[in-house]
Amino acid sequence: MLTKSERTKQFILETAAPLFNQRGIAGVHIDDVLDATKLTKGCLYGHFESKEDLSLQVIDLLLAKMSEQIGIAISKADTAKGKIFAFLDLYKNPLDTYIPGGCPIFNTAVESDDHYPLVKEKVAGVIRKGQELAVTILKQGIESGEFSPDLDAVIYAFKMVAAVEGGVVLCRAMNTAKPMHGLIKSLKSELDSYSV
Amino acid sequence: MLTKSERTKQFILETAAPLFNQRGIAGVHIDDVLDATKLTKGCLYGHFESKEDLSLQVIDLLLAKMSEQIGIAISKADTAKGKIFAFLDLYKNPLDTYIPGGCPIFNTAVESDDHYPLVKEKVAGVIRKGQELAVTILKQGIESGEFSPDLDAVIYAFKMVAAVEGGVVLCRAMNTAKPMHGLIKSLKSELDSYSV
DNA sequence: GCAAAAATAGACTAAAAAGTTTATTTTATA
DNA sequence: TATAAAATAAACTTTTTAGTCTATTTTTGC
Repeated sequence: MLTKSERTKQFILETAAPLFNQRGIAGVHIDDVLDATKLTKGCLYGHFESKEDLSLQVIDLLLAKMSEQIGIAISKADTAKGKIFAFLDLYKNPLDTYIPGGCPIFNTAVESDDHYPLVKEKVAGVIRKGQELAVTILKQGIESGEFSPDLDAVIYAFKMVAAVEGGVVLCRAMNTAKPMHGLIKSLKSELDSYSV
Repeated sequence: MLTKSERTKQFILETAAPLFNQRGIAGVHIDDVLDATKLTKGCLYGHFESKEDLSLQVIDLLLAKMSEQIGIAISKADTAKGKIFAFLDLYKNPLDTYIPGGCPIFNTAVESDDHYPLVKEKVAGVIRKGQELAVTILKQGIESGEFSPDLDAVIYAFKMVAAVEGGVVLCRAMNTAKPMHGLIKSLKSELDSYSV
């Protein structure tokens, strides 16, 4: 069992996570975290050295949670097509995301791009790993005869991730989930066109 | 001709624009703008009421510039397919964007999403207009016989914009433009498959 | 039930960022 | 070229945010 201290630290990270996902590192203030957790400054600074320390650990949590959610979803399917479709279905509700505020990987990528090299490296790693995983799944699908060898795994993997991630942002800006449904259908039927 | 005052104000906006595109509203400080412009506080506050005032006008400029650039690119082509291809080609260099820091429309959409309702409305308008324009071009292409009526203009328009915008962020995070080239090729050949 | 650990209250300090002011100098343009 | 407008310099106030400290209370886990 976790100690009280460990539980509190975890609680702070979990509570701060949606704040950081919604407002970004520069947009979250320590007082926001205190308001959300109903804890005191003394307590928070007992668990984290500084705002930067907190921010980095929150980002780690956000990236880990998102990766985990993707991992769980695709592990439930046992065909390549099933796994890809399960991934795409994760993006069905862009206005009501797993962690409020959209996709943490993408939000972090945008904010860290020019100004937080440390965070940028973290998120680049997660994106690269995701791409590799998608390519592996697609290539296994070709190998096993699920898909035609005409399918370019690298290109489709990138297209699919770019499209759903971009789609989430556009939908959230316009405040409608509808375009996402057409997009997911289109990406699925594109993959289906390579089914043998 | 513009007055000196108008020219200075414009100069501030133009100089601040890439800063805001790279770091976001919360990430830019007045001193950053002063450093970049080499102007003094007294001068800057002679042209803008507050940081918020400056931020809103910078965002307006960023959105206008991007819209203008898209408009110019597609106006140079005279077929529907030419216009769409010209649009896609704008995204060829995700690491070296028209305004440094990636696509201002998208960056603004991500930052404003949960925290700047005023800005969110502005950017939502720009995105909606962009979608409508793309759909109009595609439908005219169908009308004129360039594309098959099987092409779903609404879905393709959204897919294409979502994909290139998402692609820019992914490429910038991973520090490589290569996936973008495959993506653009794929989106073009997808549209080509509807050419009659 | 007790000692150690954790959290509170709240008043601090420190630092960073925003914004103001004024006298002076520079520059634009009628 | 005179003068009105614009920009500077630099010190200043204000506000916001980060971070510290300490005595006290609460909670935990043995």
